[in-house]
Amino acid sequence: MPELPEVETTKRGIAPHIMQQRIENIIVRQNQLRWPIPTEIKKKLLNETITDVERRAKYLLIKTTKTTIIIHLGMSGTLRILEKQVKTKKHDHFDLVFADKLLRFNDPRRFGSILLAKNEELNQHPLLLHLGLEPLSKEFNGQYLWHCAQKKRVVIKSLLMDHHIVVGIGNIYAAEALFAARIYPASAVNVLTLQQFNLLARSVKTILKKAIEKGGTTLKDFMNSEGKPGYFANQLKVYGRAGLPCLNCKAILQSMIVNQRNTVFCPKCQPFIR
DNA sequence: CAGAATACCTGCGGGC
DNA sequence: TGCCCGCAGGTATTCT
Repeated sequence: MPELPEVETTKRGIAPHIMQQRIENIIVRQNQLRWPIPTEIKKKLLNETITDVERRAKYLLIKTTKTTIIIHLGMSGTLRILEKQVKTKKHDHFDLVFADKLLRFNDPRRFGSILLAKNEELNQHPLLLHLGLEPLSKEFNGQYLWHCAQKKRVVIKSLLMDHHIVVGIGNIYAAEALFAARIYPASAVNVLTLQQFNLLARSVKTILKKAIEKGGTTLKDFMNSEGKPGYFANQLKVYGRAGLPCLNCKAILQSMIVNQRNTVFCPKCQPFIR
């Protein structure tokens, strides 16, 4: 589910409800997520006040005076703001309880994670330390991508999804950005021109921004903090449309496996070049 | 060492 | 109806 726009949507949804709120209780129903929820979480966070809510890559960073909660939604995680009396459902693994609301983490596949870091050590946290650029930052541009490509012998879709290089782009937005930039997903990075990298970087930014405006993409189960879907799915031009006509040229969209993942593209708009 | 494959989970749709 | 298979938006870890 969640790529950068979905995590950003979640962040914007929860922040106003939890900022400056004191944590009155913490409930862990299932601590076997991708990594176990730290056993000391209650000791570290009880009665602390939320001072900040940030996003880095696909990680949500919920800060208190001393400790930051690092949350990753994995493939199927959602965070919702709920009234305290709302009954739990299957896969509701974790609650942060405030004065009159609670923040509830639900994650059927349990690929998500909830971890802690001391504020002063946050930047050194192993999960955050080696992350690449934020795609919406000024530093992320065609020149940067081109520069990264010179050291690599991979295909362009892998480069886009490599979070050591640029963060937040998953299978959906990689496919969409490559279509927008008219680049064949399995192109070796060394055959692409600087001009193509420029267009690709611009496409990434445009698509992510639009997706954030629409509240993210809901294919199956993404929900924002109010339990509502995002509306970018109906703007997807290639993802999930294999066998249907290209919205640009009417050629039949094809799919192939790149990096173990299904990848849809237009054979005419994104021609194979070698 | 870079790049590719694997593993971690549950749920769902399709085929039989 | 029900069982089995394959696949799903992520990414650290293990393999080659």
